[in-house]
Amino acid sequence: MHPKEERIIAAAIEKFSKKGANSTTIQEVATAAGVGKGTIYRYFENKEGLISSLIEFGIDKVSKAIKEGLIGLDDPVEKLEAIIIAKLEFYNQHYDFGRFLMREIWGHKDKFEDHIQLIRDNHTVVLEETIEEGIVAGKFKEVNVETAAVSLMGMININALHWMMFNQEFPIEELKNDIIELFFDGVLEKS
Amino acid sequence: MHPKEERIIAAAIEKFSKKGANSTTIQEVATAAGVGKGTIYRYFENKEGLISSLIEFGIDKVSKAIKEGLIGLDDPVEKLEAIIIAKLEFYNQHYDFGRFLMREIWGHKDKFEDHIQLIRDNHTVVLEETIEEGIVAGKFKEVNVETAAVSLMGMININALHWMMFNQEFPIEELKNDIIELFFDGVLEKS
Amino acid sequence: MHPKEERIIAAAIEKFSKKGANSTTIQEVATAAGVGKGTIYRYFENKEGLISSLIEFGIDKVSKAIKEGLIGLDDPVEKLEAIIIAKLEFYNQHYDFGRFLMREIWGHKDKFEDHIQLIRDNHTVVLEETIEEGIVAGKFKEVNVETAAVSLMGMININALHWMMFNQEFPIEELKNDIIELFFDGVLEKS
Amino acid sequence: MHPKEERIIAAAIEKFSKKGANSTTIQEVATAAGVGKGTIYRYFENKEGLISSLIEFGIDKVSKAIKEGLIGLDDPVEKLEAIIIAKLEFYNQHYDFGRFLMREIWGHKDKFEDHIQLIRDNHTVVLEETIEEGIVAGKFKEVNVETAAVSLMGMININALHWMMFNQEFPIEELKNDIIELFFDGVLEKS
DNA sequence: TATGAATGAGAGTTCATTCAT
DNA sequence: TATGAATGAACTCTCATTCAT
Repeated sequence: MHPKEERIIAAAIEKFSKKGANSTTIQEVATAAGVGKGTIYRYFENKEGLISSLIEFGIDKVSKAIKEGLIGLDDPVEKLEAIIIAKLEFYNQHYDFGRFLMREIWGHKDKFEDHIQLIRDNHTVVLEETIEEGIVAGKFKEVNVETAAVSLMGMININALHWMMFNQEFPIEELKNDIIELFFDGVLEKS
Repeated sequence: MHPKEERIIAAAIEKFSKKGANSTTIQEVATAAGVGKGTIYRYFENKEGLISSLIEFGIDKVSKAIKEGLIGLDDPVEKLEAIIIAKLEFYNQHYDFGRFLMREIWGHKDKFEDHIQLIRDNHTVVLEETIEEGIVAGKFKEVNVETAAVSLMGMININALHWMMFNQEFPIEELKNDIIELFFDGVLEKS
Repeated sequence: MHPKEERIIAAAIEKFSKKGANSTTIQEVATAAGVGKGTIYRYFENKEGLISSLIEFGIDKVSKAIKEGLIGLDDPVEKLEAIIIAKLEFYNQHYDFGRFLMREIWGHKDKFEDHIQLIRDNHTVVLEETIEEGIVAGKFKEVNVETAAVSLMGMININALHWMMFNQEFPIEELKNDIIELFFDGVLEKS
Repeated sequence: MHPKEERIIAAAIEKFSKKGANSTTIQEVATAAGVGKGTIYRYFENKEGLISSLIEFGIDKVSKAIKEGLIGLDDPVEKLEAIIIAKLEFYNQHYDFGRFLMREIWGHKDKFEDHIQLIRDNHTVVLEETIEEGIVAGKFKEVNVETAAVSLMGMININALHWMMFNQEFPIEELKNDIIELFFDGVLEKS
């Protein structure tokens, strides 16, 4: 990636996340990136394209964090833990960007399907595979893998966002443990 | 609520949901509502205010559906089931509006906190109370109530959205059962 | 025609004729017309549409001048004289507008055919009919009517433009007589 | 002329004629010419200058065609015929370029006078001289030479353009004969 | 109370031109 | 000499908002 493209992406993340893509002008991004307005149009087709690129960039970033977290792990339980931590940490470190992603992913009618697919391919599938492994290994029940994966994703995402709204601190370790416990054991008291 | 206000709200939901609030002009809403452009400004301060009203309207709608579903129920387990069904049905019937809510809630910096608070007060709290009841009744484990409630909300929402993306059918009953099973029992195989 | 539309047309003729449509901004036209920029877009689809309207307006204006000049005339020779005078006078009074027309008619690919057709229907056909009448009356030779009409039009237009370039005065009467003589008698010395 | 300059001129004629100078970017011309954008600015001061050069190039081309057609001719009548044919053939072969010339000549305020003068010096004057010769030789009547020359030019140009608009075929020979007949003899039936 | 014509700030986008390489 | 990445002035067009009717 061209260094100027990188600077534009960084500046756009910074600005779009703070004020929303909609309320941010191309000029603001350009200024923040230290380039001319026209330069942005050399690297991105238009504003829409810039937004799309950011979304893809974000999805990719999370993907990579997840993959890194998984290195050297074999046990499905440990792997799920690693994924949860990776995602919580991402949201913890990139609160505004996370909010930007939440907002924009739902907003671009035509690219929408592409992005959802990208999330599926990059985020959901890892969870599905890991859960599948657990089932095969006899560690997990024979649950509906897809629903389980999506559910876990929902637990992680919404918890992360929720904590970021209502609390100053973001106790990753504790939150992870609670989610793990819930996802693994459920809420029912076993008699 | 004045009948004209109602027509404006209905028209705005219809239009904003289809194309996004941003890409919809006040004129379009006015035309769809069968009123003059100026009339909208009689009932709503400005476009932002209209969007806010829609969000509040949506949150309220879900709230009411939940409350209705809870009528006559006492058992925490049954109550959670009822909530899950109420929310799944809402998303099933109002796909576009759901997407609109997902998008716009994250987008309005100043009103943002208000809306999140509203969701908390109207949606999360019911879950928390119900889970709390279950714990008190000795049916649920002593989990972190807040995390459990938010997790369940995440499971429901993201599953609903996920199904709407990737599938034609939306098997509410089955999905509800899977979520219930997961939330109550977890994925771990009990030896 | 709405009075505001008229003011915009007048202002656009004024501005476009002076500087060329291309070098004139919509803002300039708006200011000259004493209306807001947006108002222009209420009456004309876009700048292109405004230019087209002006062209049509111009063609129509000449048409009307010709028709007025023909009132009460029967003799083909007199009618041709009247047409020549009407056109020369139009160019004499609207030099800049004439130049604008000359320029813009050739310039708008898609509307081009429409405008040429309009000129044909409004300007050329009158000449053709009159020449035809003269032939039928036995006053004119059996020339190719179309070529004769177009030729006369060329003589008038280019002479008018030529005089406007290189001379201060525009001796309509004399020019008309010269054109009439040429068109009626040709240049050859009859032995 | 440097070969690169020639390629730029050829490319510019090609592009400007098709889409209009205004709607053609320097980049398009550069690409079509197979040179870099900057190179154009080595040979032409700016876009305006390039357009001017093309106009001059076009006027010159017609001039040369006329001069070639006149080689070996002495009789004024034959000479006029040759000029008519040369111009008709030019328009026939370079329809788009002809349209470009018609359009751009009227459009550049400052250079405008220069170009008109150039046309006068290169095109009109030949006609004037030839007509003058004819008068001196007693073959033509003592018409106003300037008006006669300009008239003939108008007849040729507008007929050429007219035919190109409304007909597929362009019968040069026939058109030439009609114009010659008109210009020499006029339309009046001699008793 | 209801309207929609009028407005103009403001945004995205283009592209002629420059200049470091 | 030739290039094309970078620039930013300038343009068209949109649309939320106002206000006279």
